Amino acid sequence: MPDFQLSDYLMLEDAIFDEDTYSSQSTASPEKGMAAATEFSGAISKNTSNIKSKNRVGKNKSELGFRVAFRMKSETEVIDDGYKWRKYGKKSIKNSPNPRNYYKCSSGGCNVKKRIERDINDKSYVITTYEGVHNHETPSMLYYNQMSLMAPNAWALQASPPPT
DNA sequence: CGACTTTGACCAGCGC
DNA sequence: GCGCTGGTCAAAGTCG
Repeated sequence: MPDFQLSDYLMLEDAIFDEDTYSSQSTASPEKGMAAATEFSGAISKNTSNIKSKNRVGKNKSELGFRVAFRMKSETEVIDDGYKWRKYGKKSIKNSPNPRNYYKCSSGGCNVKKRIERDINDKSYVITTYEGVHNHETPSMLYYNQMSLMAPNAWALQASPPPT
């Protein structure tokens, strides 16, 4: 279980990455990794309806639906958010000493992508950008649902509920 | 043996 | 038109 905190998340209508934008929109900071994963998975699906996005500035290619970026404190770039991701690329970015990694959801028929890169200013933070909407449940959510039915008390002890 | 990662090449968009 | 840059592809390698 990676040790990370969900620090900020923002919805992107354009490909604008501005520090003021994401530092001014702060949300809850769940303490447990699994809780954080559940939290932002929910945030994605809750916000899909009112977001229209452009894939690139000046290019209206929106078949993926929308884009959302998270900035979270994490030791590792690889964040287990409950989905299975397949890495398909890595690129050194200008103005950043850190390479950017490209992942696709490896579930069949689901072409959600995510980009992961370290924060330029604070290397203890990782910026994760999701593109698209999953057309399936996260495997861990299915597992969670099953476990909740079988042993709700056991899970209540391990996963703290998201703060309201 | 299948699924996944790595990594260089390729391609398209954008600015000059 | 050309070069730069970001994003994707695909072959080869690795791992369980």
